[in-house]
Amino acid sequence: MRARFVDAAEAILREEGGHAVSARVVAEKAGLKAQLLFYYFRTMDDLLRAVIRRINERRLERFEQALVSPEPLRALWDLNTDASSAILAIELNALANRREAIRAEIVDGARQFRLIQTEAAKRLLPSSAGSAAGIVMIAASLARMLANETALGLTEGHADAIAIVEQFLARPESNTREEETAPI
Amino acid sequence: MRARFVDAAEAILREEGGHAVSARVVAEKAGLKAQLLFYYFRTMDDLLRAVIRRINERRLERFEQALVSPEPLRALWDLNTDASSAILAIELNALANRREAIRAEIVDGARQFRLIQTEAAKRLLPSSAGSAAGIVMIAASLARMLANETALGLTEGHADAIAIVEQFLARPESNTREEETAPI
DNA sequence: GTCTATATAATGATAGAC
DNA sequence: GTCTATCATTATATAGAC
Repeated sequence: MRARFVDAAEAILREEGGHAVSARVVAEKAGLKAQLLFYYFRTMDDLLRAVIRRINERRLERFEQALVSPEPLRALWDLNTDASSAILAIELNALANRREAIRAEIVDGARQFRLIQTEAAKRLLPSSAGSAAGIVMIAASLARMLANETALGLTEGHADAIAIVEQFLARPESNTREEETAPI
Repeated sequence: MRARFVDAAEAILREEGGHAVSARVVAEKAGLKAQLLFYYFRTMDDLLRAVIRRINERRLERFEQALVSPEPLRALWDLNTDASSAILAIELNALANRREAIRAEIVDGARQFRLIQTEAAKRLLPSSAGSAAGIVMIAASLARMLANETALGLTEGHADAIAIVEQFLARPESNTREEETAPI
């Protein structure tokens, strides 16, 4: 039952945005009564915290999968530009901006993801290791903006920005497997 | 009177975010009655459209000023990273995501700003003219993310990302005045 | 655990007097 | 133009029966 509410809330967060995640809407999506929601989760903030925890867990799983793919750097770019992931990241950010009670949960998750992506970038791009954190930030911010603007129908400049990323990904170093650059 | 409501609404949008821009809160900030707001603006969407138009106008003015400064490229970066501007850009984006009625106003303004920034980048960076739109997107997206995360207390990677931008701005070409590179 | 009913606050908006 | 009064809707919850 808890899971059904969390599923519904996450779906609405992805499809409609954080502002649409209300008790009645979530309950309707779950096919349950809104009052039941308050039985399983004392407050809406509790529900949102549960949603955020699950989103963060799944993001880490997908990150680990990307790391062991044939082209890890491209896989990480694809993970960040995936429309649903990027829009979810934006919604979480907006949620953190306006709801103090769940801010820590979101910010801590984002910080953790930033740090492990940076560690991975250092290993995958040894010659740019000193700029790894900056490269991760540039890629993450660009990915989110591309997804958000595309959803709004604004695509001016997108092809150009993607071309720069593709150029970066096509470099020899970017296509080196991790075990070749950082053997055990 | 109209201007007082617009002033108040913009201030709340900057300070509290788009979700806080309600009729009662705006009216209180303006020192007027909420019902008067509906006399001057038929709906809240009308008020928001007026706010957006003024924000877009002022953004264009500040852009023109940046162009004639001694270091136009740095001035443009400063304009985009200014905390209030960057957070306002994020709030407008979030607003466009959830309010169909004002989406066009926001998206059209963003598109216009993207295009003129790209034109300026082409002139200021003739050797990278082909990537100007991409460079503008990267700078704009990074600037917004830096401002938003700083507001949330998340600063991991920021110094690193800023170092990459500073390196770019320190290149000889980046410091060439426009009249030297593109004489009349 | 799940139901009906209800409390309380905020929202966008309107009616009609002055 | 500005006021008081009001409405309909939605929000997060809570009380208490079954």
